[in-house]
Amino acid sequence: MPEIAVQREDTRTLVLDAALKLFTDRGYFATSVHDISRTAGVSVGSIYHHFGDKEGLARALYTTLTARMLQLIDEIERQMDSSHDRARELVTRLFVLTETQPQAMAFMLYARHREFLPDEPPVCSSRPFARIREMVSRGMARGEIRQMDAMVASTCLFGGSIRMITARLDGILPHPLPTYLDEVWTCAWRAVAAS
Amino acid sequence: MPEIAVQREDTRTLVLDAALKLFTDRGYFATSVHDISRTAGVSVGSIYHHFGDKEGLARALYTTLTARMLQLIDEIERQMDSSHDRARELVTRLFVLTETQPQAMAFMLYARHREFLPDEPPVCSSRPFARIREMVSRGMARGEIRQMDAMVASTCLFGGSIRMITARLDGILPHPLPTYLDEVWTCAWRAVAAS
DNA sequence: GTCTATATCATGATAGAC
DNA sequence: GTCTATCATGATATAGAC
Repeated sequence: MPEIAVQREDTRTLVLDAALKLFTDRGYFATSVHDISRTAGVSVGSIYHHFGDKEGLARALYTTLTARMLQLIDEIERQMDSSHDRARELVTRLFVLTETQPQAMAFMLYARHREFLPDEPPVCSSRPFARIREMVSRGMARGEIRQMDAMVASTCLFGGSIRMITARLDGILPHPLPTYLDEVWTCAWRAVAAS
Repeated sequence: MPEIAVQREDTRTLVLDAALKLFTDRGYFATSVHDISRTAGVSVGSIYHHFGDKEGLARALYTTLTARMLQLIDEIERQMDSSHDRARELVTRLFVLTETQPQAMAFMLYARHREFLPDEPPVCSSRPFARIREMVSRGMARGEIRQMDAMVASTCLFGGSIRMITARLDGILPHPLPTYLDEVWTCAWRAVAAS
């Protein structure tokens, strides 16, 4: 049963993949539904049938990728115990993800969702980011991280890494992100560590 | 030579102010030239006369704000000596600027210029950011900052502050940025300090 | 230099056959 | 569910009077 449908991939994912590629390459507004239709090899009518309108397509993409990110955080919290190890693992995984799936990362934390998803909250207050702040708060309660405003702590702990990711996505970093992992993490942890 | 034109503000600045406001509020693509015309109280024809096309208007905005940022850095470098003092002063000034001129800050480091200014390099490789990296490199040469990749150092030193600024622009920080200055700066400097 | 009116065109979205 | 053909809207940009 698994290998039977090789002839044609599922229409929805075909469209979502094309949309992700075009939205991140050219931007949401510079991409027409006809462009997506051509790239995906799916008719305009089918796209509207599945997603309602262009914004619905963007929303589907957003929720899909957000869910994937939450899943990643869950996995890390199951595997690691201390805030230190969890945070380091998260940065590691994000760096790898940026290299293997740059469009997904770009859409998650670089796209201006406010402009085309007006009802969606800003990324930083989305659920994955809330989960990350909780992780940091527990670290303060456990004495691993210095006492300070929770928002400040999580921003300072991950700010450098996130900027490295956007720099890489912009093409201004010569080497793959994992190359810089040790140096970046040393800085990040020094910023907030209790000791 | 200088016509005392106090009666009516210069058309160019009238248009640039309106464009900045609308671009940052609604986004570049959601803003039509007619919107700008209405908000500025200047006809569409005049706008095209002065800026050529919509993209030319965005470019004028971009270069104006970039120049202002360079001027700020110059001023700081004249006033302060050590990398520590310069970096701290820069963060201080950026925090204040975010409160007093949020649109200008949003346009500088939050807008996706790539989408509407395809020929412009990404913000992080623009001249202000290059100047900041030089500042950090000198700090390493002087022994104030630990030896590491220059890009990593400047990203980790300013990454947290920049994320705080974008968080504030997104409206998810309850207090004005200067409230958080001491905590943020302590983290930032610990991240890269030599001692 | 500034204005109004208009030309041109691409886009989001729909209709309706299969 | 998928497709082609088409509509309606609103955008950028221009023409030409003042």
